Amino acid sequence: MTIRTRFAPSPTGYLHIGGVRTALYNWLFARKHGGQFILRIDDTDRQRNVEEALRPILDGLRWLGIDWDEGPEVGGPLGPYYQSQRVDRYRDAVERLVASGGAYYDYAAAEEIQAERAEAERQKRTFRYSRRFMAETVADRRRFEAEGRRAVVRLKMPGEGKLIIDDAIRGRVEFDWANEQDHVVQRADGSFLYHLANVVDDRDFQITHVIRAEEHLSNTPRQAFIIETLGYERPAYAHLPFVAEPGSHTKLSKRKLNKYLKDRDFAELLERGRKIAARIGHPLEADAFNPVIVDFYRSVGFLPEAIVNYLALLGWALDDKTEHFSRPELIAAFSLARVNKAPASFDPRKLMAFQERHFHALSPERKVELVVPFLEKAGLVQSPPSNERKKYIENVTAAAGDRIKVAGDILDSDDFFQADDRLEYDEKAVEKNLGKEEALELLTKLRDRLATFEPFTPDALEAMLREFVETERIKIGQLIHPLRVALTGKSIGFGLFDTLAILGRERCLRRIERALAAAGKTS
RNA sequence: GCCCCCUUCGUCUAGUGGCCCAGGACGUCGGAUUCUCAGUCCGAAAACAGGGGUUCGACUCCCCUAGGGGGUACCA
Repeated sequence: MTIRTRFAPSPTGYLHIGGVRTALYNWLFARKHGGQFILRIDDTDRQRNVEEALRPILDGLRWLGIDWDEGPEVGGPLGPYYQSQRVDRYRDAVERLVASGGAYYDYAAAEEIQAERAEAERQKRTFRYSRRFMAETVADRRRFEAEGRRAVVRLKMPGEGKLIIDDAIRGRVEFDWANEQDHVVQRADGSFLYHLANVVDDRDFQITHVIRAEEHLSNTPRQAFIIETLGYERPAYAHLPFVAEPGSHTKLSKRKLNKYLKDRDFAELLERGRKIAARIGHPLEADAFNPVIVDFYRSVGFLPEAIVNYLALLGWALDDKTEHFSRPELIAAFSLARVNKAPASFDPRKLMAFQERHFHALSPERKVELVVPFLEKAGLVQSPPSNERKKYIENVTAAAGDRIKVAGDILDSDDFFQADDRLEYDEKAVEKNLGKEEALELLTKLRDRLATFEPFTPDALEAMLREFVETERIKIGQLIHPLRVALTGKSIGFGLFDTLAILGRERCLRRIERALAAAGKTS
């Protein structure tokens, strides 16, 4: 039998990091076993704007390389893949449920159920519906309806015995049927509830392995009951622990951004993103721009393979040492048996570490490709850049080296892309490094040397500068720092000899000239 | 309340009765390198929730307690 797994997002407009992990594990499991991964849309509640609300989710999954064999946009033989279009199937199932005695029409009003529940609570006993308004015959139905009552359809749970689930992650889990309620499967308005739809769809789509979040573990009995009553075969189950908040075991939620901001690492991550987003005109509204949402990472230049690698290890491990996985390695190594039972908390710092590792391993050409869109959006290079310009970008990127951790970090080196006469100077840096008369004198002397020095390469420039400071009887730092500020406007940046060489003689001279003039004016 | 699940360094984890006075990674702290920053290198601190069993021997098996999480909806 071919293995088939599924992920069933609701069209909320966001792809949650926890959801991604669930999708990823489903995907990995299917790929590992040469099976299929199906995407089904859980839109029972929303009729409007489904496409729009789905867009970020589909885009996010594709960006991460989690592709689906059947589902929206790709179709498939077992469609439709939207629950809102499958109500006939649900109606059918409910009819069969009732016909087989596994479910009944119930005419109790919501308040009447509520009252029974309250009474049970008062008596400190487990609530079970009395079935007082259960209609067993057509005559019953007519009578209740004559009273103006409307029916829901409830499951007629066994009430005794045990259900045993053999969960791929948790092992054997037992439930007492006596603890299970007569859950509603069809509302008074005729619409269907999730558990019913879920079971029917899993069956229709021939899902063999249900891999989902642990919040569904307690719901499994009622689904198992429907499955059994309908005569379906029960799929294998694997209940994944939550992705939890940083430093806690509570489920990660996109709504608690303010709380997470108290976590230093989380705040730093968001800050890094905001800095980049502001430069490229990406909307910053808190809702979508949030490290709990995948879109955040895409928009600031994270690598999908880094996110996937990190998420794969968040709750799963191959052994005691392997951390870095390419996608094929991940597929080969993955197994449900090695998924952890306990919730794993999301660690922004560690995510960053994976990102750095993957990014640094990239070829120079690839880095340029990734970095260019950010320069374009920030208006620092023309779109598309010329080949010559690309070469220049590559030089800057190479010199920046490990300082670029996500593609958007290229904007920290904006000084290399600004026109010489438009370069902005950091006030403090100028004050500190270009405030003294000696510094200006040194720069003046150096400018004259630079004007004719050949060749203008990092090594040659370094030799020249070292010799220069020796004759001036100063430490190299005394020259380098003022020079850096003059050239880049900043006190931090990458290797100074690289900086000189990348900018080239003309631009260096112009920038030094301009800095001297500016410093002279202010002092 | 009832039911279910979970519990190894701050975090992610390895560990399936002796290889563990518990290993790796991120982070932290020290030190080295250096023109700033980033990095790199070296080193250190840091955990089996608690209590009972079982066993010659428990991180590993059983029970209890505590803590955390989930479910208990005409939500998904």
